[in-house]
Amino acid sequence: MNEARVSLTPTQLGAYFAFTEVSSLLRHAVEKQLRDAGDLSYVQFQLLARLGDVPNGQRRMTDLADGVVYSRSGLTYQAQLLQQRGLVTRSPSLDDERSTVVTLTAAGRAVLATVFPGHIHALHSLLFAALSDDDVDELARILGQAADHLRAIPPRSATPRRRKSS
Amino acid sequence: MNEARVSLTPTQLGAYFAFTEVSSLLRHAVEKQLRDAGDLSYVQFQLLARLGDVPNGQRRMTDLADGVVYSRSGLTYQAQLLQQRGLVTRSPSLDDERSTVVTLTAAGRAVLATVFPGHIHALHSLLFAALSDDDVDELARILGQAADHLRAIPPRSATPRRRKSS
DNA sequence: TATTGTTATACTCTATAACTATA
DNA sequence: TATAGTTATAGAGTATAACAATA
Repeated sequence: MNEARVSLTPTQLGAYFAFTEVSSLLRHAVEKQLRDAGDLSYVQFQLLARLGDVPNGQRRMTDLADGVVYSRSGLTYQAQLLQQRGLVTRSPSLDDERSTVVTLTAAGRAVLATVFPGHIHALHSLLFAALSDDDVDELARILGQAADHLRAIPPRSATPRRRKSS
Repeated sequence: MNEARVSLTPTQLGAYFAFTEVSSLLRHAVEKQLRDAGDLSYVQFQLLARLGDVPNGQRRMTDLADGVVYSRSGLTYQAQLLQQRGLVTRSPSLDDERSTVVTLTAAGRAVLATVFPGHIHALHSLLFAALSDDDVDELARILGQAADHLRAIPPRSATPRRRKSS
């Protein structure tokens, strides 16, 4: 807890700058691909992908909002858009009538299937083409650690209680 | 040029997911810090930091737009906001009267100085706390490669010529 | 009372296209 | 004609707060 830590080592700085640069460029490229191939925003793709990831294609709104870092109203907005396009349906949960269950439709799966190959290809050509297999291993390991760490820290996008003192 | 590449190895997938997760969580945290500490958006911080990075604190609009991945009109908008707050000034270039030179003001430097410590601290506690020195070395090396690769590919945010065939 | 989700609203950001001015 | 930048505009996305319904 040394609070004199007000600087970064050159290597840390380098890692940070490289990270932000890769993040930004990759994000832009991927967003363009998703938009072109399936008329999906990145968030919408994430939501569909998350639904496609589970066998029955169903998740509760809150679980979706937790996965994507997102406000609940923002999720409602995006879910509406996806529903209007027929890519998901929404229905009240049987277990808990407060909850809304979002379900991936066949059309939603179709869009995912349309978009995936290009998505994968973009990742190959933009990111993995530059990295050896060992590099990918290392990257997965290191960023996995970082992700675990980050995930453990922050209060999620849940209902904010009363703020402390601020 | 093997076009049968429509899948990723599990490790690649893992690296990708970890990357997006770290990117998203880190970005949110950093944005909140910048907003709280200096009422700056991430883009605004990037612009100020870029100006602070060069001795005279001056850059041309186009150079700024190139650095941040950005449309020129978007940059004009942000530059206006920064100018209204007195953090930068804009004046025509002497060399080339078409160009606008953006200059970091003393107030701009002050805001940077206010924001930096918290920014550094956030990076420490959110990212580097989870990584060994060796990990950071590796991360810098690998992402550096990736950044070089990405930087070499895409046409920047310049005036889009006529597209080729695509 | 706490939780889930929606609605209303206001605001920020971003891009496109048209435009001006200089090289 | 090409480049640098601004303006007008329109649209997407996001968050906050108020609200309704269920646990």
